[in-house]
Amino acid sequence: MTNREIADLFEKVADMLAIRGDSIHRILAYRRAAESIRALGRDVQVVAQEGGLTDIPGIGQTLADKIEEMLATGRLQFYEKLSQDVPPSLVTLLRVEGLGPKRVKAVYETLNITTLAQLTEAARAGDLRKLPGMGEKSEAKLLVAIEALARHGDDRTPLGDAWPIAQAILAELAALPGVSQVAVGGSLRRMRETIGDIDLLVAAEDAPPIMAHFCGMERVETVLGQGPTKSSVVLLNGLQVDLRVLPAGRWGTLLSYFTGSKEHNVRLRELALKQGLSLNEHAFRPVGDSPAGTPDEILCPTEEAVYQTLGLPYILPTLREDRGEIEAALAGRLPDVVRSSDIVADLHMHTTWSDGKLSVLEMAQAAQARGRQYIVITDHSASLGIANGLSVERLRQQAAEVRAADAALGPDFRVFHGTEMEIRADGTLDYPDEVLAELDFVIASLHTSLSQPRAQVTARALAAIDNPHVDMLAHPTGRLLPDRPGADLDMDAVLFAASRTGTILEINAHPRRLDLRDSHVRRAVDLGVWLAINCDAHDEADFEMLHYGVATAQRGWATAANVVNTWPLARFLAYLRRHGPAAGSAPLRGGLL
DNA sequence: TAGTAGTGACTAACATTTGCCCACAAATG
Repeated sequence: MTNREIADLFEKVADMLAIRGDSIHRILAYRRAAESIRALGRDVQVVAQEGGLTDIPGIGQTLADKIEEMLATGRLQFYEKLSQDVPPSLVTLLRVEGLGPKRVKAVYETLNITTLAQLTEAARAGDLRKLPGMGEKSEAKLLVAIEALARHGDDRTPLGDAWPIAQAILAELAALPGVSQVAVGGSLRRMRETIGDIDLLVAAEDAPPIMAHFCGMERVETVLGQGPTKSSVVLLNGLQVDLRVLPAGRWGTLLSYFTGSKEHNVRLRELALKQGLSLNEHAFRPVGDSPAGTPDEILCPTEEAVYQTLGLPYILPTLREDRGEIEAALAGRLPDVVRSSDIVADLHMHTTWSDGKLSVLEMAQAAQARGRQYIVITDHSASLGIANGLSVERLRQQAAEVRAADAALGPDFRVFHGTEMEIRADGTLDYPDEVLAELDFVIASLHTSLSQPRAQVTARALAAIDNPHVDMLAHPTGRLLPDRPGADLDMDAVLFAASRTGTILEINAHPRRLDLRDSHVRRAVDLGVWLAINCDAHDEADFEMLHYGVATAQRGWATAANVVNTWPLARFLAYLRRHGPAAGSAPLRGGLL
């Protein structure tokens, strides 16, 4: 079983335990384990073979045994036994807005409902209103929620889809009278690769008019709730948007609370309690008996003030996942993660020679206009026919055009000639070594036959990494958010190989890719693998996607020192010289410079 | 259930808002 399957099953068990009414700690243990495995960045199977399962945070002997069982048999007896108590189909009922574990338990035990269809039927028949704590209104609301679920599902939305929508709504709210600040919060501010809903924050003294405007926006389909500080709506496209409004003096605590993650917030509030303070979105407040003269609340107009009050350095939103950032902050070892302003080059882009929209010169000018100092033109290779990949002959013709563009733009901006070369289905590369030797920079990519078995597709990636001409592996897994999972690569093997050869692994900034993903970046950083954050631009506007890639790098705790396209030109050239065809005798570079 | 202290027991995740029914469940980070 894969990491994902194991995490999903633990999550399902947690839901079933919640419905059964088990101890909250037992439920949390399963949820924590699921989250831990999702964030692992390594193959659980490999970790199990090394005997390191209990080293994973939140995994003790009991859960380690269960993981071993799943890996060995593909099944989990505990789950099967639990299924006799709690039909697994009940878990799907939890997806209905307004149905939690208690109500699911109630409809199961009193009406023997186990499926969404039965629930709908019961609601239409007016059976639900008879349950304690339910009435006609709840029943009607559930029917609407079931319909909404059928229409839009509850899938997560790719970051790149949600971001522009959030910005548009924010701009609308920012223009309202009395609004002093606006911001996105939640997983969107933390730049997770997919988001569940959009969280927006507004600072204003008088909230009701803002709430009224928000709930009345043209793009709103349903208003889920509207209160004096908090409102929730569903947009016509099915996205849920939550808004919180508080006075500007409380902006820091509000921003901190609404940015999350929930787990990070809990940790902050625990720290506050240890100092005798309770922390909520409004302020810090002393708990219990406090000495005379203590103010009854401490306001934080900025997030920096929140962390300062807790005795912590500021923690960037992209790090707030309770994946060790609190401990690192307490120990003064928070990584100084890479920023967009550190990026001086882009090593991966396309032109009209293959499937890009602009000429070599136009792309170079677009990159220069955005502050890049050097770039590599990397069009597709021959076998990617659908993208008009370049034959050897056309590749050589292109070299002249690249040199001309390089000359035209003067000594302060450099244009290099490269390729994004196919790794063919049989593991061979699309250009022979003597052609690769003519290029300044060589990218290898998997675009086809991504569904090959793990061993086979991993062997292809490793073959590319081991070729001394190959400088970088682009978007390593080839995944496309939200649906195409990408190749089932043995990432540990890929990362070790890249570390050994000094081959760069790309963090592709396109919001459909974000590949390497954050958890693999974290592992790459641990192993000293070189990274590059590239836009894979096919057009001028694509250079604006950089911040998605930078955020992904941050989420993996990468610093500028890990990312080669933060390097000044001279260092990049030195890297190319040592990684060129004569690199067989060069010293190992991964993490050593 | 995990983690810790110590080999069986004990503790452990915060703090709010909203809506609907009439005290609580659900949802939010």
